[in-house]
Amino acid sequence: MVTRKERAALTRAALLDAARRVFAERGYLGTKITDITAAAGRSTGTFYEHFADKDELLTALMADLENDADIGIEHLEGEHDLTDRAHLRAHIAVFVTVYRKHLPVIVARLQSTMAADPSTGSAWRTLYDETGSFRRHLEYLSEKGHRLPGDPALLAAAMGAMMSMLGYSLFTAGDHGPAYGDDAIVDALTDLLLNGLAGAGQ
Amino acid sequence: MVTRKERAALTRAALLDAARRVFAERGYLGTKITDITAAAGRSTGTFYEHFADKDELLTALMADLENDADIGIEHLEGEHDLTDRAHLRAHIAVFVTVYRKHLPVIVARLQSTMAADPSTGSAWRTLYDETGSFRRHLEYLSEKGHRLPGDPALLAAAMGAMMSMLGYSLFTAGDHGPAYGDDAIVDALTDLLLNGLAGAGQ
DNA sequence: GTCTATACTGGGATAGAC
DNA sequence: GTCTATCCCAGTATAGAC
Repeated sequence: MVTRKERAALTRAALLDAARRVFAERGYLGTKITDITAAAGRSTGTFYEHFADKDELLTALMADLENDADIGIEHLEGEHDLTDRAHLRAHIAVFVTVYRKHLPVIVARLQSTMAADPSTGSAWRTLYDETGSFRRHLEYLSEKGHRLPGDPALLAAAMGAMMSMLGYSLFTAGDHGPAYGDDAIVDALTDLLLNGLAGAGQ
Repeated sequence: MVTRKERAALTRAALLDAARRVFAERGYLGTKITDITAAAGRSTGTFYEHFADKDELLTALMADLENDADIGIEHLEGEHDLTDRAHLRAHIAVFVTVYRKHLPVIVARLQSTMAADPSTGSAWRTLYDETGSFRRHLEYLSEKGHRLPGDPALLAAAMGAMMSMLGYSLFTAGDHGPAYGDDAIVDALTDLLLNGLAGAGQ
């Protein structure tokens, strides 16, 4: 016995899943509502029974992702030291793992953010919000007396910007780009941020 | 005496200039052809006499920018050392200067790139192309025996990604974001990349 | 709740007069 | 070359039957 409510939940899930698949192919901006419903085997009108618009669907997808990301960095919080290689590497590894797993959603999200009116400053807002973990760690270091190369919020944003944009470029490149393994990427970013260019030769 | 040709050139210039102004306000994606023509004091049809579409106009604007950028890094080419603080800083400074000066065009360009179909890998292509200078310097270091934290192309892309995305976020934030001076930004990025987090305390 | 059919809108692009 | 007027399409969103 399948209730009305259960069928609705099923349809909703089908739409969300279809959206991920279609976003992976065509991205967020290139995807029409009808693309999603077609991929889900549902009709156009049904979409609006579950979401007000494409943006609301994206928000729903983001919820899953944020949950995963929170779980990933949960045990990394606390008074750890970001200048410790293993700890910095773990942070970056979480980022890469989540990026890989939720690629369609992250791609969609970044496209959506970049498509927004620049003068609202939404890009900064998003970047700031998404780099809270880095920022807190850097602030902690700063308070402890460690002399950082700049303001914690600025550095955290710079690190986040690097990872977001590089991840987007690299992971959407597919056959059109280079084939680095995840470990190579994580190691390179870790050592670049930890020791920089000058320190790496030693 | 103003010839037909001169008037046409004037109109073209007016359209380009108007586009910069409107892009600064609403961005590339949020700007309609009619916004540009209205700002230029011309009529809709006239636009198509000079450009096939919005994208072609953007390409024309990019030409100016690339010229400026080339001039900026011209004297930085050659067998210099990117692990030398002054040299790395000069590179980053050029980037910030060009970003500031051509902000509307860079914003437009990044929006346009991000709006493209992700599966074509155009983001990687663009990033790769725009980081040629970094890449060549790193390859030179690598050949000289300096042990880098990763593949030159990957590191160059990472640095470019950081600067592009951070620049976009920071410079479009306006009142909605923090107010770092250009020097603070350049110094922070320089030291972050040169010494990293661990080396900065020394 | 889901379908089909259709109305509506924004915006790109063109035709033809001047 | 530039203008005005208009066409046209893609894509969103709704109305009403089932």
